[in-house]
Amino acid sequence: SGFYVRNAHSPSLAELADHLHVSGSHLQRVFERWAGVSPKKLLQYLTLEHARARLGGRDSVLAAALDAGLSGPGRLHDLTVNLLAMTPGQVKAKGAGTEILYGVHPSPFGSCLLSLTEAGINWLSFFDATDHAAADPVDEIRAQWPQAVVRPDQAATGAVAARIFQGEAGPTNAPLRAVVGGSRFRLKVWEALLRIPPGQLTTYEQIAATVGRPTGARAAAGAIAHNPISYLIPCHRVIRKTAAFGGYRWGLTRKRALVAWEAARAPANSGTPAAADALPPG
DNA sequence: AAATTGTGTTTCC
DNA sequence: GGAAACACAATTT
Repeated sequence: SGFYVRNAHSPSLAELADHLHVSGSHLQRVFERWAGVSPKKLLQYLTLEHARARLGGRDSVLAAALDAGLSGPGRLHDLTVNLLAMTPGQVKAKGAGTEILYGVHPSPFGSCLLSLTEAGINWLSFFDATDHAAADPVDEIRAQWPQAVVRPDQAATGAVAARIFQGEAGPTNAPLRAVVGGSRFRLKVWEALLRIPPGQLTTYEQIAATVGRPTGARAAAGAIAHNPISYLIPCHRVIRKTAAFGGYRWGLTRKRALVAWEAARAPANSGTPAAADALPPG
C-alpha cells in the first residue's frame, strides 16, 4: 500500500502554500527550481512502484555499470570520486600524525559535516541543524581518529562542498579523492557503491553478489552502513530486494529525499523500463 | 504481518 | 576463538 508516502497528514500544495504565506503557483515554481521536478512528480518518486522500476532486473545494474566501466582502458574509475584505501597501518594509527580539517555546510539534504586530510576527503555526514540536543557531529570524527589533530577550516572544506553539492568545477577537473580505511570486504563494497549510476537503485543482495558473496546480503548491508563518506559514496542507492527503502544511517527520510532528488535529475531513460514487468507482482 | 532460520562480517570480550 | 549484533533474505506460521 501507499503508506510510504501518503500518510494521513500529507498536506496539499495549496495548504502548504497557505501556511507559508505564498501563492500556490509561487511555491510550485520555487519547488520545481529546487527539486528539478514538480512536487507531484517528486512524490511519485518515493513510491514502492517507482523504486521497483528503478531497480535492476535480472541482470543487475551493477553488472552493467561494471562492464561499462571496464570497456575503456584506464577508465575503470571514470567516476566522480576516486577511492583511496588507507593501509592497515594507517588505520591502526587512528589518525596519529595526520591533521583533519572540518567544516559544516548547507546541502539540499540538510547540514553536512565534511572533513579532509591532505590525502583527500575522509568524512561526510548529514545532520539536522535544528537538532540541538544531539551530540556534536564532529565527535564522530574524533571518535574514529582519536589520535588526529582535528580542527575547523571552513574555507578548506567549503571549496570541496561547493564542488560536491553545486557541481562547481575544481581547480583541475580531476575526480574528487576520498580516503577510507576498512577491511578488504568493506573497501570492495564501497567501490561497488561508486559504480551505481545516479538515479539507479540496487539491492543489498546485488552488492553482495558483486563482491563475490552471493549470500552475504546482510554482511554487505553492514559494510554499507559503515560508509564514512555518505552521498559521495552513494549508500543511499541501495535498497531492499523487496523495493522497500531499507535503512539509512542519517535517517530514512533523508535517504528517500536523496533517491527522489536523483531520480528527478537522472536522464529520463536511464532506468530499466522492462524491469518492473519482470518482477513478480507485489 | 510476524516469527523463524539462514546468513557473512565486525566487534567485543 | 567464541558470542552477539547487524541499514537483509527466504520460508514459514
